[in-house]
Amino acid sequence: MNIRVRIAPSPTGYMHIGTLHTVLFNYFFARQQGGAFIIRIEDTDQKRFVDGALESLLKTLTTLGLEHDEGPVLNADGTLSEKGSFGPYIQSKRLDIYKPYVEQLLEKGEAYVCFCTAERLEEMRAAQTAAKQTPKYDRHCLALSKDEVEARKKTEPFVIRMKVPEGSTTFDDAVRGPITIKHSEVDDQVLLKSDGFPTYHLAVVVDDHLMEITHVLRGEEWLPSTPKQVILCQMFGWESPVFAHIPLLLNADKKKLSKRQGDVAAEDFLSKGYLVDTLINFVGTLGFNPKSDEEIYSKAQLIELFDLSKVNRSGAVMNIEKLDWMNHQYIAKLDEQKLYEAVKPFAPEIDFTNPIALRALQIEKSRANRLTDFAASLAPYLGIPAYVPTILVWKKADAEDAKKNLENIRAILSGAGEEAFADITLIEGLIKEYISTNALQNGNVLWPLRVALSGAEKSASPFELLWVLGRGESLKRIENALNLLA
RNA sequence: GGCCCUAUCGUCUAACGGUUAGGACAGAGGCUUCUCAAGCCUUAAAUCCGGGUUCGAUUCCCGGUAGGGUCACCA
Repeated sequence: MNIRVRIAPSPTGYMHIGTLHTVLFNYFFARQQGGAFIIRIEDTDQKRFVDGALESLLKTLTTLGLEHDEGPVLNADGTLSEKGSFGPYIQSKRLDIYKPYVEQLLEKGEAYVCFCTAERLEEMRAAQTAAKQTPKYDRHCLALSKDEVEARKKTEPFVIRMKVPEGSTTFDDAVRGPITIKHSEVDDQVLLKSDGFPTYHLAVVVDDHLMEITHVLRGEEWLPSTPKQVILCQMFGWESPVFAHIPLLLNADKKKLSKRQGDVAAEDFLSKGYLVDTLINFVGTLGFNPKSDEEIYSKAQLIELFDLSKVNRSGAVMNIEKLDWMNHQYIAKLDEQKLYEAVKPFAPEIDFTNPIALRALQIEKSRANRLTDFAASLAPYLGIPAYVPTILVWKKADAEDAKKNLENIRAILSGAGEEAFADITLIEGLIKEYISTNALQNGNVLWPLRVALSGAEKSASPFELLWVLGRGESLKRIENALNLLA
């Protein structure tokens, strides 16, 4: 069987991290099975439509490196087109496709016209709720005669509802096993709205059939409405796709992740300085675990290891500390060029034409959790911060000692060539030699030297600083420290 | 409230019905060390409760409890 999966984001203008979670599972599954990964836009609610949202979604997908096989495409010149032979992939452009299917159900008596106003429905639900019943359409319009329906259709707005039959529906969820729901629990869902647009439930069933979708991987919130779609499939005589309801992403309070509780867009995480690889690794292993003790997985590994039977059933809270830790792992693995490219947009103030900045990047990456950390950690390399001279003094020594050692080191470094600074082990050898010859403790020399070079009590090692700053800048900073001590 | 789903350290998770219930993040302590990171080592921390099936339940079944989801002309 040719596996075909689709994701169906609604155009809200950004990619919710929960959407990314679902996208990832679909993507992994499709790629592993050698199937098609399809993007279909579910924009049947005109009220929800946000201008430019589709472009933004496609851009994010590209940034994340999650290429799709079919669906809308954003061209280099900013225009939109499509690829794939099952289009159009935007539901608002498929309105005419849905109509005949609704007619078909109407003819078979499996759907009916309903003229109930919003007010009446509201009153009905209020009464049902007051009577402690589950709100459900009371089939008020089912009894209408054919003639009356035809007459009123000419003047009144109407919707088409599905007539849910007696009985119950069981479907076999690929992660949760068989699930049965009695039809007495299923509402007579509106299929066609009064504005002529289909509802999600109709559109998704028709499109999944026409686009030959074989597997539907989606969030758990869809579980209760799945019978509606299965029933529709049965009415049309179609086979249901395989459903796999994946666990929800939760807030720290275990509630479904919501916009109110901080940034929840994938784009937000990117702009906070998390790497794409981190995001894919982290979000892709929430509710899914390849069953090993490893924590770090590349996209390629996740594609290889993905297994629906290993998807968890309970919701997962995002642990931001772990995200930071993971991002740190990925940053530390970045080579010189990749690190530079990644950091650059996050540190616009830093002059990377200065080789000191490039070298500092290498040293500071072991301290960074996010790309945004570099703007601050690199700054002291490019301009010595002001500091009070007292911090030049090691806790086990005095100012006199600091001054003497700095003077001696200055002399040694002045005698060393540029090439000594270009090699950390070489420059370290020079300093260490001075320490041992004079029977000093490391702190007597390294502390004041390090503070002189960094201007801070906490920093990288003096050897790393010398390597980063180079001969000229290093000597300048030592000179500056000696002036402060004088 | 009805229905549905779920339940292992604080969090993410592992454990063909037989393990001292494992790993990771965060925490604590230590090593290293001129400081801060990084790294390494050690440590504390969990099977929701009650029944049943079984020689033996984290695991299978039932009940309870708790949490979540969902009950629109939104997806």
